[in-house]
Amino acid sequence: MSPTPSLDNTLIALADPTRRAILQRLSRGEARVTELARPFPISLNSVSKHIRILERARLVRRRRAGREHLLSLNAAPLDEAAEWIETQRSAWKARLRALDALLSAADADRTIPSTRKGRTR
Amino acid sequence: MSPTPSLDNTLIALADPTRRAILQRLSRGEARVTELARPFPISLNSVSKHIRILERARLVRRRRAGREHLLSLNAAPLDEAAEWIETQRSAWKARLRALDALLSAADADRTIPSTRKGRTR
DNA sequence: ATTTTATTCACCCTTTAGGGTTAATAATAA
DNA sequence: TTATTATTAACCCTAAAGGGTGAATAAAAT
Repeated sequence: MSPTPSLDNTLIALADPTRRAILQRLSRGEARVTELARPFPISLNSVSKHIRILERARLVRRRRAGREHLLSLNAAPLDEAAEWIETQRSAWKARLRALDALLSAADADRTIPSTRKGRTR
Repeated sequence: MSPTPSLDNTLIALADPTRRAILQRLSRGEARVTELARPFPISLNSVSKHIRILERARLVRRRRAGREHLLSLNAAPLDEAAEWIETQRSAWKARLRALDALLSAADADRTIPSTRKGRTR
């Protein structure tokens, strides 16, 4: 029902340190589930569930080779997330610049009122 | 227990469409809780809870003026999130370039084996 | 054919998210 | 003082996340 389910799923997937670590590992190359699980103190099963959440977000793809499931990255959803964040960042910065300008103008008004042309009221 | 609780909280906060909409609204200027709640079909109470999650992530700051609670943005956590994502993006892209190079080399090997100096096996 | 290995499935448990309603608090307005 | 307004607090409910265990499946090795 969300207007942006894919962005939702991407950000949800990124919002967990175990899953971010899995992604970092995969950026160094394809890996099997067991390999991905090894560094973590949690069960293989839990890691398998984390992977499912990454797959739901399409950040991770699965390729079966015999009994091994080889996981790899897919960057597209990350690009979408980056785009949303960058859009916001520039909007926020613009807002802060505008505030700054207002404050400077008010300050100038108080210190050197003669610089203003119109009526001072 | 997470190694990066603040990044966790930031991404969790961003992973909901209502909260992202609230942030977008705030990028156009400070607002009260009721104003923020107006566009949404959910109760004021639910919006209040969303705001708490945004505050936990320090994406939103609260200033009380009488009975009104004025909310504004704080960009720092968003910068942190952007940084993590950008680091990953470049790592992923580097990985893809490396794969590409490998594939091209293998391809060249097959089509014009004479270009390779060493033993061909 | 049997065993070992890789992975998921089907459960259980606890915490949190996201929604709701009704009460409490705090400040302004009448 | 008494309403009215702005907001949170204290609950309830349901679904999902994140953890676990033990069984099932599927492929490989013996």
